[in-house]
Amino acid sequence: MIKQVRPNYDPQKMESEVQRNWDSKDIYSKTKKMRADGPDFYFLDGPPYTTGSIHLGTAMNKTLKDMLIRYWRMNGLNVRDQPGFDMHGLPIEVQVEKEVGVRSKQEIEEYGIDRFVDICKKFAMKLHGSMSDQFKQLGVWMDWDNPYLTIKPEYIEAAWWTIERAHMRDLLVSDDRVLSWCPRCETALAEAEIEYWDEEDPSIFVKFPLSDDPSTSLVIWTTTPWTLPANMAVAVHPDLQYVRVEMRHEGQVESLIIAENQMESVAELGGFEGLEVKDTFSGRDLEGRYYNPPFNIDERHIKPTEWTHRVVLADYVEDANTGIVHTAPGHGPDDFETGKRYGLSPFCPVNEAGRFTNAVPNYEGMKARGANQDILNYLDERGLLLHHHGTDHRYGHCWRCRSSVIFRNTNQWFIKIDDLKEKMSEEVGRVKWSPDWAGSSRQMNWVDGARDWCISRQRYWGIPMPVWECSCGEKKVVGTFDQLRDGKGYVEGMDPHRPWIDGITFKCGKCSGVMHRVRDVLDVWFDSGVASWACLNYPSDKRQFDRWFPGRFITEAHDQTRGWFYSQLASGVISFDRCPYDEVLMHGWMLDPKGQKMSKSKGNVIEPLEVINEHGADALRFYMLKANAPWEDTAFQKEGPRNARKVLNTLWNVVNFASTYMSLDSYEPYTSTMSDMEAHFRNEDRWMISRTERMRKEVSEGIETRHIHKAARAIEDYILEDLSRWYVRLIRDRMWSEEGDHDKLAAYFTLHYSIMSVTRLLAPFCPYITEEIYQHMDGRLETVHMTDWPSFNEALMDESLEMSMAMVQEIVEISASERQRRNVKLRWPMSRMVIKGETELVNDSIAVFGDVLKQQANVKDIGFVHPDQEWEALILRAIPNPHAIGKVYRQWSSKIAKLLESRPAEMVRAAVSRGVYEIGIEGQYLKIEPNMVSFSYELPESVSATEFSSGKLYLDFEMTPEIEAEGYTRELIRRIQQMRKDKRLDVEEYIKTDVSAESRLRNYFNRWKQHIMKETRSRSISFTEEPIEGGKTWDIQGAEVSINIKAVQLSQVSQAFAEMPFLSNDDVIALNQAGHYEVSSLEALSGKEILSIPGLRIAEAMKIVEHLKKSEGISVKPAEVSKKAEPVAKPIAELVKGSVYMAVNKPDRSQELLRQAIGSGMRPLMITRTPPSKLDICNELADDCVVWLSSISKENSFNPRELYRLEQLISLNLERGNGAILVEGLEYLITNNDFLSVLRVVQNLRDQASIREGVLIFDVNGKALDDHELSLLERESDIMV
RNA sequence: GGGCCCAUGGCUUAGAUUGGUUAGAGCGCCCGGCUGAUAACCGGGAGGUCAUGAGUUCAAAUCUCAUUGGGCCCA
Repeated sequence: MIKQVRPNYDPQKMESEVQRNWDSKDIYSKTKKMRADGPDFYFLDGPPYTTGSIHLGTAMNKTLKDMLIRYWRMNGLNVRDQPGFDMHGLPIEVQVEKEVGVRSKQEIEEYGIDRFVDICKKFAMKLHGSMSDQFKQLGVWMDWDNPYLTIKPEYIEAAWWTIERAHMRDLLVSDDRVLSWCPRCETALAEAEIEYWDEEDPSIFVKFPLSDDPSTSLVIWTTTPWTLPANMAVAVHPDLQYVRVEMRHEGQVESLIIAENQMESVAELGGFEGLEVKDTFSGRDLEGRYYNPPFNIDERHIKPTEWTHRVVLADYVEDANTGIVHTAPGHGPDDFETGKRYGLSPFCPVNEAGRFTNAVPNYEGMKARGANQDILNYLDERGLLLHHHGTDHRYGHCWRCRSSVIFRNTNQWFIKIDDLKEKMSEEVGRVKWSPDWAGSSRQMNWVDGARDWCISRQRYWGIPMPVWECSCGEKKVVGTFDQLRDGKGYVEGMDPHRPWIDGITFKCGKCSGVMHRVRDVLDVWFDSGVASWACLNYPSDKRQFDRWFPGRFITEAHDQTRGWFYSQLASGVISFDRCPYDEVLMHGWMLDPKGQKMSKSKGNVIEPLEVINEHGADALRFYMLKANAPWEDTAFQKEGPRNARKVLNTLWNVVNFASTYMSLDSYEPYTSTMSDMEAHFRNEDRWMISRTERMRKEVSEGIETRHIHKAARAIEDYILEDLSRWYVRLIRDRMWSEEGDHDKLAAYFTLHYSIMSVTRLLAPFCPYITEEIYQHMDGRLETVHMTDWPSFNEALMDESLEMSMAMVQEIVEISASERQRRNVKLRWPMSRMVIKGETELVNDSIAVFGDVLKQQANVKDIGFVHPDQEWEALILRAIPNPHAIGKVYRQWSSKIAKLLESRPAEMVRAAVSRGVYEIGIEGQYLKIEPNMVSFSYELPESVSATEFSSGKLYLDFEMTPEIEAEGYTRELIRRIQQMRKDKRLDVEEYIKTDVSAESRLRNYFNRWKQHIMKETRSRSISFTEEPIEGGKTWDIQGAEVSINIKAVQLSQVSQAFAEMPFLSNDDVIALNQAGHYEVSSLEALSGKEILSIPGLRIAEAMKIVEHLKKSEGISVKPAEVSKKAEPVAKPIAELVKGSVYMAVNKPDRSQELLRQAIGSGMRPLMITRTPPSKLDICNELADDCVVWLSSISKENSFNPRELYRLEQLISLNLERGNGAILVEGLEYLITNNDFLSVLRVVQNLRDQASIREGVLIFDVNGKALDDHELSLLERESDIMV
């Protein structure tokens, strides 16, 4: 059953109601259960870091996922939709540190690791709960009651198992490396945990004097003065050219070694005036030179090796700055590598907290970077600082605490990547990536450049490294909890986190010593990397794993190239030699409106919940999905959700419209099928279905190719353009019709089909509004999300129909714009429109929707012109060329000119072009040469000529009393409607209407009285001249009209039919519904028509008929019968061919003439305004020889207003030769057009008749014409009858 | 510095595979219309060096190269 939706789209209220309904009826679980037997589909959720609140990025991410999951479900798949949360790691530790008021690792340990970790755990659980709630509000249907959490024991076990796998494959190593280090968090950081932004550092040029020639210095460049105490060497590029150059400054001479192509810039920076190159050498030549380092090393801490404080070679050295690079192997990854090659110590005099140790007594206890200035001063004092300035450069920061990171040499655990690379690349190639380049270039490049993965962190809240070490060097890697049972201190069911796990020890298998766990925890990227099997509880639960693994689909943002896409890939290859996912959709980021990254510090964060509260989750979701291709970043615009909401609002309005009428009629949508309705469809219904089908196809294809935005845009266009702006507009009148005919049902069926199609297609995008619509318009299943995805049927698509409609739409638009130009409102009918398509096909296609065009353009009549012809109303004018004529026929030239102008130009042109046109003057035939006359088309003033894409278009805005009447009537109706609305009258309510207007308008209104009453539901209406008390006065096109309306009760209504007291209220309602509000309107009906008024009882109908007969007898006067007979004219002896006969009020005579012509073998054509059935002569003629002038559209009838077509018809007849044409009712043509036009037609036809030797008989009612008009007509005739 | 991506009116964007009408929309602005879907809706107008420069071609927003700017990732 169809239920009416509430009139206004109120997303906040509606969404929370829908949500409540889902919850209370457990709709989500039921929907999943319904698809439980479908093919399994393993979707894997990338776990967001548990921050407690979602941001637009996570909202986008989950929306995309939810949309696809719903789509797959509708396609019958049993989708695994477990959400995940990434809950370990520094961010939570940092927050907890703040909460409990500790600031360093030492303080944490004093506070108690157990207490600290407990709080971390509670914190994470709380945050995860509130995030789930927010996702639910966003409309995301995932298994919120059963998420995978990286802190759960089974999950941790899966991570351990993977570490064990790495160990078994000899991929797990511990090693000294120089790594990024957060001095505040006192832990190593992976690349993925570092954020970069610009920071200012000193850019310094320092002299390192050569040991064997202290007057000459190597000039090194660095931005990290604090690493100079750890200097072990300087590096030069082996192939770069270096020079020893003497520079002068205030009388002093400096001898420096620098890269050749840098000497000018260094000289400038150092403020030197002259420079003189003394030596040139390659970098290779410099290798091994000793220099005096700025700081001497205390040998208690580190012993010099062979290459300490010498020049070394490295090919990463660039010819920038000085071309000589200070090298501190303990403070830089590159330096470390170089140091390794030369056997240099990775000396690192900076401790875990980032402070200098006592190895550098001058600065002991100072923060590393904090010592920069002191070091500069120190260098300056010793005359070693050649130059320094500040420079901005990208500097790394801890992803959570934002401290500047430093490089330190430490011992860490790694997974060796080199051995895995080949397989990883192969797997990247196997996975399906959207867009393609996300895999083929981006991910591939990342894997190519990947280094060993440092998985250890020196923190507390994380998955403990499952590695136990003995002082003898023996290692034990634990892969399952089971293996813990062998350890000392194991308690069944214990929390595997720190510090409890640290209490477990093993006996060393080698030396029987005690093995302690390595105190490190795992990199959180390792946590999420194992998600695809950890969430299946592998290895403890193998059945689930066998059923689901590997993942079919993941989608995350592009930053995950180095993150989750990679960590999963690496873990997967370690564990299973394969990538654990088959398809990736890489999506973009939500940026701020200016395209900048949103960040709290910039203050440009837009909260998704605020957007949801303002416009609803559906609007936010729809905007995010349609705004851009998924893989592109979206600069979030505030207007975005607002516009999306407008689209949804439009859909809502359509549904409101549909549901209002359908529920009123108790329409049952599924009682008939498409094929049942086929016979009743109008072309516009077929068009709508074709559009619908095409949209279904586009949406499916969009989603399948992951062009989600295209799918969303196809839906949007369909809702706005096809459904709301066009189809609903076309069917309004059909919906309004009160009888339940097939035509209305066809519109209902089509509208319902369209709404349900778009609702189901939109369901994955906007789960709330579509649910609400579904429940009101269908509701056969418990939720729209249980319905099947709409397939598409190519057979229902009709491209030519769509093209036809497109042309009609275009023409409607053009006519609207032409109306605007001419200032003619849509309410005022256009008298006619003529279309000249560039091909016949165009005309035919448009004709398919002739009625639509008529209605939508509000045009009375539509005509078509063959592409090769011109519209007859375009008056072809012959323009005589007096000069040319005068040359040949001097004395007649003005006469010829006049004749040329007056004759049918079409004919003149045809004849002249054939070279056979002659004019008879004073007994002579004068030949007209082509140069004597030219031709041009002229438009009647009321006509606008325009073009549309496939042809020409003429719009005739001629104003006639009929059109004026209709226009004013519609203006009046509109104002009455407005007043109804202002008075908040119910749609069903009846009114009594009084209108005061000038007499011209009253006349017009009277003509349309019934219509006005019906449209406005007026029980009675009066038109007066007197001003109306309490009425509202309107200005209608400059005329003052005042209107008063009053709601009336039904009892008052029946007063209109008081003279028929036998009618019950129901009878009156039936009469009203049939459009009869007073007795007079019934008088026009036949008895049969009255009997067939729906809802009127038969007995009462008969009584009405009786009643009307009686009153007719009284009121209608018998018609006056004219006894005056026309004098019978004498027969004309002989018909003169090529003549025009004119008869005034002598129909019998004219008909006699026609008979005579027939008798002499001529081809007759009879044009009459009398119904042919009432004329004897017509019975004697073949059907196609009779034309009935009438505005009633019947076969063989001819609208008297179509004068030019009539002329053409007659011309054609004459052209065929031997034609005899009788035209009756010339006066009728004159009243319907105007005298001069008719006169011109008569003149033109006369010429034709004379040329073709035809006979033309005109019969005119002289009383209808002025004397002078009559005499003008007589002048055009050859013979008066 | 390297890899990938992006650049079209004030803003957001269509124009993808396959170069081919007058570069099409929406928002905003101005003007008008409509009014029983109505806190809606429709039409018109102004507004474009298609980032810049070169090349290929009969033809380039589209293909190529370079440059500039932006995003992501890395060094």
